[in-house]
Amino acid sequence: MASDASVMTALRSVNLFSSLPDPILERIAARSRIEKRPAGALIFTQGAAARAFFIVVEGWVKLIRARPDGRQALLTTFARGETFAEAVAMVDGQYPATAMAATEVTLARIEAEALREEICARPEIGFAMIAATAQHLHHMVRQIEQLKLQSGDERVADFLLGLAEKDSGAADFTLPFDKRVIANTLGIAQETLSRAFARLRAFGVEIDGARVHIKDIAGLRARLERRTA
Amino acid sequence: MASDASVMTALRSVNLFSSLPDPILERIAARSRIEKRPAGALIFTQGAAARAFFIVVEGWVKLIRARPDGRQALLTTFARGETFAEAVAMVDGQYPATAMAATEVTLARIEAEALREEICARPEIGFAMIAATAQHLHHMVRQIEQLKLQSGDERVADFLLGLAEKDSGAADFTLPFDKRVIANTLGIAQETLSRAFARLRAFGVEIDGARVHIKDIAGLRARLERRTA
DNA sequence: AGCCGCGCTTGACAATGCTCAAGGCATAAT
DNA sequence: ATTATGCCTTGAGCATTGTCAAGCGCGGCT
Repeated sequence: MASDASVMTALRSVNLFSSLPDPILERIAARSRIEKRPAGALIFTQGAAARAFFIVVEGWVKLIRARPDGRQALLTTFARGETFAEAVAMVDGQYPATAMAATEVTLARIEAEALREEICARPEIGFAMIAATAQHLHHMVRQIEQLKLQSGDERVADFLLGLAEKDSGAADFTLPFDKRVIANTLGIAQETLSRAFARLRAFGVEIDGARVHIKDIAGLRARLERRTA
Repeated sequence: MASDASVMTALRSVNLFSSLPDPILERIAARSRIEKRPAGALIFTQGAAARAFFIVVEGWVKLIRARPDGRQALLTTFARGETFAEAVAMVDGQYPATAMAATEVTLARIEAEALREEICARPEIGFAMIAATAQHLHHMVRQIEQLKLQSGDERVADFLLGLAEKDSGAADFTLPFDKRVIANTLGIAQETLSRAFARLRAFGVEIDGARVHIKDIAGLRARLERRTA
């Protein structure tokens, strides 16, 4: 397969596999393939049989949960280097949500059956899978906590602080996606997000289009923790 | 250890281990122990080093996530036969939340180190772990979906339907815990829960103390799906 | 240039849910 | 019996958020 080399570099860049020796990676790579999808393409749909999982090589993937009445919630997004659906694929379950390309995206698709064989041969791969899943669980736990006890404004501020990647001082960065998508991620209406941004201006957060400037990260974080204390 | 026999029966009653042959269970049992805790006792606390995971043999366990300001959210509850914290224990991480005995509770405590050795010898145990974790993930996904796009009343109705364990007809059952705890589980104030119960009366749901009577399960469920359709 | 179409903002209003406060109804303690 | 305690309900007012609707600004298209 012509894509073997690119699959290898993809696998190596992933936390999940980074600690594994090359021979094993090669065997996994041989049974995986690189796929490219345009923005908006479905990767898998809620309820479908889970026979493979994926690694984001480039771009962003949205995880969406839909209800019969048409409403939908954005559960998370996955960035370059992250795996998704690994746990459910290993147990041959059904995907509990729909995955969609948020941008044009390059994926490595790994057949569960192939990895299962490798795990039997080398159980440490299994630990790596469990570790990745534990991280996903932790992420969901934090999200539930936020939904249950933070106001919209607080979630927006938290979201921005998470993007800042620094602990203090000032920050400048670009919003990774549409404000509509951000609003869905945070579980609020787009209009509410807009107003939250406006209110945050009073706390040293400037938003101009997709550009964000935070004057004092530590100060903003402190303000968050003081709220209702 | 005198508790070996009871550990064995505990392990056998758990989905996670039910498919494993006795010799393996015995080796796991030998390195586990049964613990009994009074209601309200801490099992582990958020941030502590995760070196073991647990099985609920009898009673209920609450998983709580606390914020520095004192507010806290109830993430889930675990019932007899369920495991918890298995993923994070396997990777020697930190418990992401606090576990507390909701009632008097009997637990099997399993040291991660012991199970890790067993997994290396028998990788299928690892698959069982991944399966359990995938279920927990699925549960969180459903919860996030509900928090993001259902109203309080809808979540209350969903909660009751989940307890009914039937698909149609009428149901009679007892609420498993305090209404205060239920409200926390659903992410609403206790007063809101009380009012939600009152409103549900119009849809054939009677609540008298901890006793619940639903006149028409299928009808209630249909009404839920029709909302905003 | 001029005209969409789209993403975003803003305003007004309604609904939802929270907080504070009071009261009812049990069971436990004195 | 009486009081206290805990759990739950109810009411009133308020804050937050969602919904509907209008309008702005910008890039693409003709």
